[in-house]
Amino acid sequence: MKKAHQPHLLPIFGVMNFADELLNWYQENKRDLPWRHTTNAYIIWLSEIILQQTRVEQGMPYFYRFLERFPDVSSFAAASEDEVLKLWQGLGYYSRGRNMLKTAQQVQQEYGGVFPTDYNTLINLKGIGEYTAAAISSFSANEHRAVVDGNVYRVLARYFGISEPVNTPKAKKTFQELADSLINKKNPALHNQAMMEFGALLCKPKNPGCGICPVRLGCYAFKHNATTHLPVKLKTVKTKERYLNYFLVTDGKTVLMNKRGDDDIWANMYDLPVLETKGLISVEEILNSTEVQYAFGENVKAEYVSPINKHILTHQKLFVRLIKLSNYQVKLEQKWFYTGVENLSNLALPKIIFIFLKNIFNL
DNA sequence: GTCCAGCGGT
DNA sequence: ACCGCTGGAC
Repeated sequence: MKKAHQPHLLPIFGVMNFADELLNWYQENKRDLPWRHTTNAYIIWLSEIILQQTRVEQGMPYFYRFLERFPDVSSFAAASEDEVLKLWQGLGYYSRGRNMLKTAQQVQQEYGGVFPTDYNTLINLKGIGEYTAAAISSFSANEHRAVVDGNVYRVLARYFGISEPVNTPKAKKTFQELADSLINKKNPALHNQAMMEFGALLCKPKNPGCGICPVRLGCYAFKHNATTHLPVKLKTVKTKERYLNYFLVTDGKTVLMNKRGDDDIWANMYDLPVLETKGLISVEEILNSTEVQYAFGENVKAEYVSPINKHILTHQKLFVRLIKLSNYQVKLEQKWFYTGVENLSNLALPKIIFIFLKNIFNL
């Protein structure tokens, strides 16, 4: 899709440099994304937080949902955490949603509802780190701050042949400095978009499009056939295994729910009463445990037991099972409450809990 | 099934 | 240095 009015980037003589080539490539190949049509810092912030650790296709519906519900900072600042988490349900990394609310409230109170556009102010807001501050300040105010996200790491590591592991503090500095040295000061917004879009669409992690790459002749990885080895990443930390046994207490009209604390995964979201065990133990042992006997009475029975579901988090592998109870006498704990089945769709539920409840109640 | 991509907070 | 989610690719 050619643009009608393309800037003249191609010098008449000589060769374009790396950054100019990518800029040229971007004009020809960029996706038409809704947040690329605005310099409104609030809308750009919304899109950037949603897109952190998230693919465009997955984030897109959330972007529209949030923008419709919260057309400006003020409306966002007035929301409840429950509502924000509910809107965020299914996106993962829920602290992003909780931090957004804090930031919206801070912007409303301290900046009169005007979303900041300068890096130094942005970097102090909750949920905005170096990448996002650079993105918002360049896209909304054309500050020349180079964005360094996963795409940029990959593009730079390959093109310049940097074999230093990218996930170290030292590398972070190296790549930021290199990215800053490349930035187009006349058009930092376009430059940043180009770097990331190039990484996302052409210089992909697997099967990069080297055959049609505009900068392959200058690319270290292409020259040395090393795209599969760059960038280098240090091995990730091992994950721990957890065994969660969830209890379904329902009469078909109401369900016994649990509100989670803020010191564990899925902070402040809703799930079901749960018994965590050290390993995989039998349902009989679970029902005979002191905790279950105390909470649900001595005659409690398992009416149905689901298969064990594996659910993978960043640093945890969860083995999750749902046990539908009968013959129970509930001793209500502090974080427990009954809710109507029709209200389940108002509660922010972790994916695995949502799947359980969806299958049972046809949500 | 397993692997992997993708930033910020503490 | 360690922690947090999900979906798509293979």
